[in-house]
Amino acid sequence: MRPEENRNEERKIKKNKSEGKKPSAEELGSRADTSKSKNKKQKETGKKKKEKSAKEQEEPEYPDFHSDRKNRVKKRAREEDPQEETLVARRKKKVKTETEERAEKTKKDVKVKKEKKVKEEPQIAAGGKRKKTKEEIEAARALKIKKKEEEEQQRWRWWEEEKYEDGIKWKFLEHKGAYFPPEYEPFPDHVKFYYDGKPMALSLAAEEVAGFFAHMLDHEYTTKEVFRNNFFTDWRKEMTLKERMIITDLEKCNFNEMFEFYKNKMEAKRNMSKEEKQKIKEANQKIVEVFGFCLMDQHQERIGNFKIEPPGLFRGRGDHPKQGKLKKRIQPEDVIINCSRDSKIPEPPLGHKWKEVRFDNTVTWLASWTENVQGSCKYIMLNANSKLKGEKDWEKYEVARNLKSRIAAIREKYKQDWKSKQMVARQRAVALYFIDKLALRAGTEKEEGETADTVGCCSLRVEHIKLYPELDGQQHVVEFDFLGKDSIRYYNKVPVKKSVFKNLKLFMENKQGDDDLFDRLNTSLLNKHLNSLMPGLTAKVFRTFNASVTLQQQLKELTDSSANMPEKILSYNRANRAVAVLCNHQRAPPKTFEQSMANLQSKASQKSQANYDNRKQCHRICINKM
DNA sequence: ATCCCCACTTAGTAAAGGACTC
DNA sequence: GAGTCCTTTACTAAGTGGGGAT
Repeated sequence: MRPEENRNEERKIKKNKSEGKKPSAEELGSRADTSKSKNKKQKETGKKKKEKSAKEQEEPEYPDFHSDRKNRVKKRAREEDPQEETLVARRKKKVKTETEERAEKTKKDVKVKKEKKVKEEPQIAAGGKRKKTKEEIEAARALKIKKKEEEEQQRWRWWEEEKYEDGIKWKFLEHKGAYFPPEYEPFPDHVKFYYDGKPMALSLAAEEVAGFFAHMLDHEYTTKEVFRNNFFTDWRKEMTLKERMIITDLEKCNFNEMFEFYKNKMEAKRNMSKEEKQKIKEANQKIVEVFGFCLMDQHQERIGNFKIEPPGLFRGRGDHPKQGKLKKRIQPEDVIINCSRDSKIPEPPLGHKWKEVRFDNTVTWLASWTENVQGSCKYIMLNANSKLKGEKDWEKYEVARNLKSRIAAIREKYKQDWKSKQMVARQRAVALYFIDKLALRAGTEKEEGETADTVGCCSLRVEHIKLYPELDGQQHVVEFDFLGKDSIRYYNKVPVKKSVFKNLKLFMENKQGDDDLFDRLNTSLLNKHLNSLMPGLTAKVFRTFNASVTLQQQLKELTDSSANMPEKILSYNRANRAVAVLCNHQRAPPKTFEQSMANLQSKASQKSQANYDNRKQCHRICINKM
């Protein structure tokens, strides 16, 4: 919008205000087709019904951040299918019930008691075979602790050293490059691929890619149409002309023998003798010793991911449009090495060359390559215990700590901005309120069609919220329903301030479901504003801050200093769970979940039956004694 | 102002490891 | 000793945010 248009709008608003009218969305500059570039998705979106005005009702200032979601049944969007019933059951089980927690506690108590008993009775423990195992376990545990302590002692105490000048990440860096996955090993001759019922020999390249698919045959991915289509298209590219002429329909492909071969191989691996397993472990250990460490400024640092990602089929999450595409094998010729000029430059694998060797000490990565599916950069970096990661982490929490002293003023400011005459300020203020109150992510814009359709705060669309003037006895309720990072569903019903509610209505006026809710806002604008309020402040800091506050509050609330260790651990886990709820952290239940739960339930019912029988028996004895 | 690239953090999933139980 | 369960680690996809080019 040009400045004079802006002024005109402001005048209009003023005029309306003096006449007692509320500004319309258009007057404030909210039109669906305005400034913000959009990633519109082709989706059926029903027009949202206009909400009726609601009575004034203020929600508590800053309630605990998760209380209204505590008992919410969360679900992942991909679970919205005919199997809903069983999946709901799975989800319910996911959040542990109080009973389970108690069981957990009892179990832990018993465990601690047992351990105590072993310690108190060394003479008994010394004799039998079983006791010896316990001792061995104890010894192993002690060894582990000792090793950790030693590691801790050897640790680079970088925080006691002077910081480097701005932007300089290291002064000396030497490493061994990257570890490349082993070459493709073809299937033995007896393992065949069948096309249209007939065995068909494949070229090496085509066979390798077929193997990737065969490997995943028991995974849900291979049933998804997008995955199958992408795989098939990319697979055909790897085929010889002749193969391509024959193989034209994925439905006619039979990978079962390949799948069985992999399954048997895994099984055989599982059944290996201890010695064989040990051998493999030692071989892996050697690889880690060579490639897993680097020398940085006179300190040995562990590398987080020294292995080049092996080829395979891309496993994008949610409805990723590129799922199933072939992730190609990375060659040394694709890899850029970064190290010190005066270090021993890593050798590329025999007969190969690096793409480039550079000496850039303003970045933290040791090697990088561009991945073919999304065209994004992949890096080899140090692990989380390293100086570089630790320092960054420290800084992150420092910024969050700084926010603590400014949060009151910042909250005050955005509340004032809810009444701003400028649409952009209003949108910014409401978005910030959500980010602060609900720990939403910023919501950076993404290229349409390149990734799954997920959003964060700034990229919320009209279709992602519903307004209820009144719901379940609460007023001004906003219902959020969208897919966030990793296509994890965010579903929440939140009572908001009346002015937020009114603003949302305004933002939604004259818009379609697939229009941006905050059409005047993007993360760049928001972050610029935040930076002006406090140096280093960005949208993501609020998540760190509120997660930390929640953890601290919950720990204080739940922990009793006189409690024993298992009780304290339980409190800690509960506090962490509160943070997980706030941040909408979710994991899919493990594949074995149904069975495990069934086992537990049968055990529980057996136990309660036994208890009942016991009580009956006692009762009888008591009666007899009377 | 917008786009795009780059560097880096965050977080879910799968595999590995290890303790416990029957 | 096998099976199960739980924890830890490895892997890598998916975000955020800065900065330069257009």
